[in-house]
Amino acid sequence: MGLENEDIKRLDTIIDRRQRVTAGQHLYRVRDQFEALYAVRNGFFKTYEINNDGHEQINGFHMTGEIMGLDAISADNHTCNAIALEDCEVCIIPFHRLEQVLGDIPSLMRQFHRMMSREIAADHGMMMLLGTMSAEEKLAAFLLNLSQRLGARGLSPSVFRLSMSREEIGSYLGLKLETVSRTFSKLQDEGLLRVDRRNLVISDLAGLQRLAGCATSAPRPGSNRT
Amino acid sequence: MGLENEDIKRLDTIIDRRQRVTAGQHLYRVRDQFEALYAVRNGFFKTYEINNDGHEQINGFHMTGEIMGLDAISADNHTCNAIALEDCEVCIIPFHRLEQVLGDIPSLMRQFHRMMSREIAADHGMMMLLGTMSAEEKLAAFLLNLSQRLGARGLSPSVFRLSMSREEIGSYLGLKLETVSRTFSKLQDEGLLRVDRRNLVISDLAGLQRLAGCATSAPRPGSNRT
DNA sequence: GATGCGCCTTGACTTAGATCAATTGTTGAA
DNA sequence: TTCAACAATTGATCTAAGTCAAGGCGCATC
Repeated sequence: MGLENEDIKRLDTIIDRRQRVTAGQHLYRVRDQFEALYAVRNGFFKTYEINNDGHEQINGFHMTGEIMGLDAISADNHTCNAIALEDCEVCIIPFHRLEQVLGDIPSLMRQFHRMMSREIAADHGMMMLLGTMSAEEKLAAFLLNLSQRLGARGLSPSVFRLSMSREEIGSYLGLKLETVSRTFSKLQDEGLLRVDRRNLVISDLAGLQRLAGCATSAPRPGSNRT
Repeated sequence: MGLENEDIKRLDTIIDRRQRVTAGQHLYRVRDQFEALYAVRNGFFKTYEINNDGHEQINGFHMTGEIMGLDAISADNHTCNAIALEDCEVCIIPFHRLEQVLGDIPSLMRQFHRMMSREIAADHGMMMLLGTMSAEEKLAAFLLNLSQRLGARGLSPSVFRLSMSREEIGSYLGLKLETVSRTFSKLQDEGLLRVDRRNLVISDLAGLQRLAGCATSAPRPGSNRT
């Protein structure tokens, strides 16, 4: 990440605790006091909100190496719920201590700001997806995003298991579970992928990318003209 | 903002320049080198992206006191376009200098992190809006958000002029301009507001809030149960 | 190895919002 | 004062996705 060894040691000193979270268990809930950020060490989380109609909106899925809780800094309490979709382990990063350290290590501060900014840019990409894409485009973009993130972690980008239900995918993409299911079938008929329950094989990556309308493989922003 | 006088002076030293932007002019564009954040001093901006289908998605509208450019920190160049909807003036905040100062003034660093976090939380609220709300709910939430932000600046929260076209509102809310127009008419028929071209009068704030499904008046997160 | 329960798929039908098209009102330039 | 350009409204139709409903499949439990 562009940090010196000494800095990394310094950073390690504040990450003193880890926590196991078993599948189905909440890591935090809306209105919980904000005290720490959480770095996923392994496993898979979703974060979601419930609006007053009772509608659930999933804000994101979080895998190894990703940080959760950034949205809670402003209000001093959590604005969404985080629940483990598998057995997980997280690093607890007490936020006030992190801020102290950031003041002493400019390169770390810079990294931290980049991370928050990346989250904002990714959310804008998600707004684009929700606001302008068809069901087929949404699902293609979603799968490509998963694929790319898994690939970046040294896992297969083309054969993997979905950790979430059709309903959860739908909640994330602004679709109903039946539509997600139908769209999976459609993409399969078109020969872009194979799906059996939660086991997925991407057989035509380029085709999916064309569908998602992106050279970049994901609901992340970028690569646009003026 | 909870800063000491000395700190404010220090902050002022890095905000050395201002810039006028006339209506219709871009402040920055996608792919421009990221060098500074911009604080709106007065006027009204929109930021938007164009996806590969040519669809425009407006990410946000920005009024006095709000910061633009936070999404650009991560990639070192801008990921969206910012254009003035009226004649505007902005403060230029060179980012590398800001980071230097943040390291010396913990309270300012804290403020900055809160601001980024608030943006993330607001984007999550927007994702909720785009993913789960009907046209009527979306428009009500949008108008309440504007109303609340204007009110916070000492302007009338119930009588104001829209700076953006129906098409721009639609782009922001994931609707077509005709739908926006029809929905305005509907809300007017229901007696919740009066609208004549871009002049708006909110006549039943509570009714709008009920419609938007929020005690809080905005596409901002919060106030949800587990 | 039967039973029950989630999760998923698929079909038939409905609907909110998109699309296409015509019309009006407003502004500003010739 | 007329004309062009543009923004907004409204109507008529179309369609993607939602809703409702009926199975099917895999998995855990007894």
